[in-house]
Amino acid sequence: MTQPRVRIAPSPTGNLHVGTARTALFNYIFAKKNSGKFILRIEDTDLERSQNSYEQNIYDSLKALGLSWDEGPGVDGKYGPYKQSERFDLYSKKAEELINNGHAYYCYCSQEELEQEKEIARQQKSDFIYNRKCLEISEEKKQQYINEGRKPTIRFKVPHKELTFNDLIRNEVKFDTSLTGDFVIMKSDNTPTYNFAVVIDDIGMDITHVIRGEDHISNTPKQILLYEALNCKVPEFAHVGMILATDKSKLSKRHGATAVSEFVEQGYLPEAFVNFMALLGWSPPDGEEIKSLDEIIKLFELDKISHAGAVFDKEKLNWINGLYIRSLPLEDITERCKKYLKNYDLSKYSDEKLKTIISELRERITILSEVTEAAACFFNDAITFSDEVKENALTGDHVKDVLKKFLELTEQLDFNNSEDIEEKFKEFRKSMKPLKPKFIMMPVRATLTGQLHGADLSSIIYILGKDNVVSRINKYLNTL
RNA sequence: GCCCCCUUCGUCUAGUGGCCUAGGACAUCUCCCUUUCACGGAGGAAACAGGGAUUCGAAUUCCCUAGGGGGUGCCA
Repeated sequence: MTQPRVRIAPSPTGNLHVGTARTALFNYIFAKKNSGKFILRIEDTDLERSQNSYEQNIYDSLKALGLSWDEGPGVDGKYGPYKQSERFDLYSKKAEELINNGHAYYCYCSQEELEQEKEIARQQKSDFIYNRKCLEISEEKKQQYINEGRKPTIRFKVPHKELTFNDLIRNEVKFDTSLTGDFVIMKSDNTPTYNFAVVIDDIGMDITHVIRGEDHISNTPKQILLYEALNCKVPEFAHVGMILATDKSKLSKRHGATAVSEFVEQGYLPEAFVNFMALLGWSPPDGEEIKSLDEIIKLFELDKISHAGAVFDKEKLNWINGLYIRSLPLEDITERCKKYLKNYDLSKYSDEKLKTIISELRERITILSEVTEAAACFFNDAITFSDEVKENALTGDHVKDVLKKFLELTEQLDFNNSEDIEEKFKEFRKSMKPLKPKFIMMPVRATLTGQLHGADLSSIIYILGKDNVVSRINKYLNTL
């Protein structure tokens, strides 16, 4: 294959959607795998709905995921500009060209007239197909419309025929183009419609493979017709299944987070997220699901992508994310956790101890933001006890005795040596026999952390240090 | 309505005519590890949408039906 050129073409009418992100991923992988180029194009022809903040979000999210583009906004190439709003001249020029060689024509029908015809079609339960009223309009009539101040659209004259294209994922797909009406390519405000702009840009940017969501299958024949009318080489098409919500419908806002940035914000690691997205519709031939982007690129085959839509399975995402949290270098994870520990006084602990804290907590969180709550007992000195904790850990005659003896033990511990703590604590438990371990550990844990569950107790003691441990125990004893 | 796409455990999927008594992963259940919660380890339950046809033989090929999704815009 000669250097393929692929693109992701989001429109900035919302934050980067996970579906778009996955399509971007597949395009990126395909480009890297075949030493091609991955291009980003912003489709902001809908000036009403496009927003700069969304555009920025698209850039940030793509970068966060590690999907950097070879050409696009901020990375100039010879095919720019890469924002459709900066390419408007081009579209009208091409549209004119189509008019001149008979492939397109001006349409003066008003929106109201069209709406009426659509209504009739609806009532007859048939498809609305534009009736070509303006195809052969008299000069007179035309002049009349112009005098009325009507602004025309430009419609593409759809050639009627059987059209077949070979989808790289689905193989042969057939359409009867007589069923599609002459669609608008230039709106009356002289901006291009989606179907026209994509084709002009994909041609202009030498796009060789169009890899996109299956919601675009029915646009494909229209686009192919345009390529043919323009006398340009039709690219290869590959339509990937969509990402679905748990109820199998299109994943949307009402299902919760849909933007990549929301997931990143919550503490999903970009590496894990990418890994997860790749698994939606694709599976590694060796069955080993946890893979870096580089490994995925090596094994990826476009025609192995599944045809069907895939439910966004958050449980699995959580599992993968937890796995990455536990397996990435501790320094790295510690650094990334800091964002979620902003409200705590981190200077309370040395860097080493902070790492120890994270090494304990990373075992039991699935997303980074959970570290805030999990770390609370190390930073908040005021420990409170819920009824549940009181009932399950701090009730019984043994409690006071255990805590007092534990206090004595703290005098013998080397608080700079976690192993020493672990060792002596073990002996302490033995010395308290026949009292069951549970009745020793739970009062200490509860007093120290206010929790029933959590990190390894001797680690907690080591992390807190002597002063904290002693004061917390005393504080509680004084309330008895 | 019409057009197009899709259909294997709850979920993501492997499977391209015999290797399938359908494999893996997540979730779930049981057990082990263990002072708790996790982590980790072992094991279990769980699916070829339905019906025809082709074939010695079908999850795999063809047809029909059903279900789901998408499109049917001067949105992208």
